[in-house]
Amino acid sequence: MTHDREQTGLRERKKARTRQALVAAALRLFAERGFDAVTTEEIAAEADVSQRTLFRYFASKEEIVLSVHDQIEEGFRLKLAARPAEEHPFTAMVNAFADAWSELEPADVAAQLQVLRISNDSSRLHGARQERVCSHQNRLALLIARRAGVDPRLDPRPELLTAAFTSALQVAFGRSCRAAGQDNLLEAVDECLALLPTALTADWDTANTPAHTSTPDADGQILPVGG
Amino acid sequence: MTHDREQTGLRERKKARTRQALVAAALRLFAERGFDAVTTEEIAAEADVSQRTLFRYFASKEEIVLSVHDQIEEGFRLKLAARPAEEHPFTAMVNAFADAWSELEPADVAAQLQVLRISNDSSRLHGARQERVCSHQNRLALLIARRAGVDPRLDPRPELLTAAFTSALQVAFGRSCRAAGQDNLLEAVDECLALLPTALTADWDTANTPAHTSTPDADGQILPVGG
DNA sequence: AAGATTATGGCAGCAACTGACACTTGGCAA
DNA sequence: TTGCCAAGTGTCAGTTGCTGCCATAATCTT
Repeated sequence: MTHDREQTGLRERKKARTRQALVAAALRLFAERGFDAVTTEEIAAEADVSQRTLFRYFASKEEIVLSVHDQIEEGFRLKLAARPAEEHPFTAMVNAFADAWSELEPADVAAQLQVLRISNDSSRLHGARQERVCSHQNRLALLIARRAGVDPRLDPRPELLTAAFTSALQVAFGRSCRAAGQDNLLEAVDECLALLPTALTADWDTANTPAHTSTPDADGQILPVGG
Repeated sequence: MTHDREQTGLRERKKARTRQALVAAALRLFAERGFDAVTTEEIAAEADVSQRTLFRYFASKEEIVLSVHDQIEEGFRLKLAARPAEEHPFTAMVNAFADAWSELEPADVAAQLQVLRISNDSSRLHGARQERVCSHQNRLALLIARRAGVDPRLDPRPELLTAAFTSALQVAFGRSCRAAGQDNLLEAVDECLALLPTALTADWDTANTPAHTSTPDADGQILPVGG
């Protein structure tokens, strides 16, 4: 990712630059006016290419945004595959998530957050993103099944675990976007992943509410999850 | 639902009939040729209305299919609100699901299954459905929060619980559709909902695999969920 | 430098929608 | 019953996402 200048030819460099320009233009315009209020022709004009070229780089308007989202999902799967096999599947996913985000550069982090914000703007885009998350989750399930040595077609638990994990992440993303603060995403994720197992099992409608529920302005981490 | 003939006027009856004809035509055509291969004009022609009229009844092509899906989600929320307050939130949702499906007529059950099958056919439709599921899950979270007496903006557990529950349902739906048999949906749901809590917590990568994992052709219910 | 490969642009066209307008139909009261 | 008003419908034009086709221009190879 650092110096592939001499490896690739001019053609590939140009393509990468065009693609990058399209993504940058799209994200900026979407953030300014919202996903639905920006046409593909405007994005293409902003990146100094024709609309036809835009659709040669991205299969759809949503794809431009989702391509950014794909980066971190792919990184997450790579990190998961690299986690030691002794770890519990859930722990491995929690740590893989932290690994993937920790190696992002600040600009990439900002792009990811912007994608989350933009996704909440349009129901069309949100649906497309959900579908991506779904197929990502399916690939996660295969990784988990292989790691645990079970047949994913007989045992539903890999799918169930990854589905619960992924949806907890979505909850954290949603809450983080809804909150006024901007850089609380990691904390929201930590909190949600820590609460997920107990939310299912414990009798939380009676007494043992989590500590911060009664003290909403606690700013410390609820439970450290990183490795 | 049985005899509202004398309550409503001719105008409303006509509207209901048109709407029903559109849904029936769409489902049939989609099942025959796939969601993407059917145009809205064809659906309109099949229901003897103009394309413009179709879009006065449904906001989008996906909406025609999703309107069927909405019925059961709405029924589910009604049943959940009717469950006794003493039940654990998770148990209440499991029972509400069974309640909602048990009161469906056979034709409605068939329609729901067809919707699931059609949804897997098109990525666009699948994304739209996921988005519906998402907003449904948000409303579920509000119901659960009220039932448990917690503030959903401070306590993420209602969202987490409903997200995990909903995604477990999706897993069950997907597995049921992928399976060769046709009427195993309820069993798949029972199995997934029963396995969900343990999939998160227990060390299932070592020993305690569920009973039917080694005996895939067990046909009994894994765990009764009804009330 | 010439030829092969590949990226790009322009254009026509399809399908999902939408707004505007005219027309028909059902509901309701004089 | 008659007549008026509201509501449903069809037609048409137009926008937008997206694709196939072909000509052109840029890059790579030899």
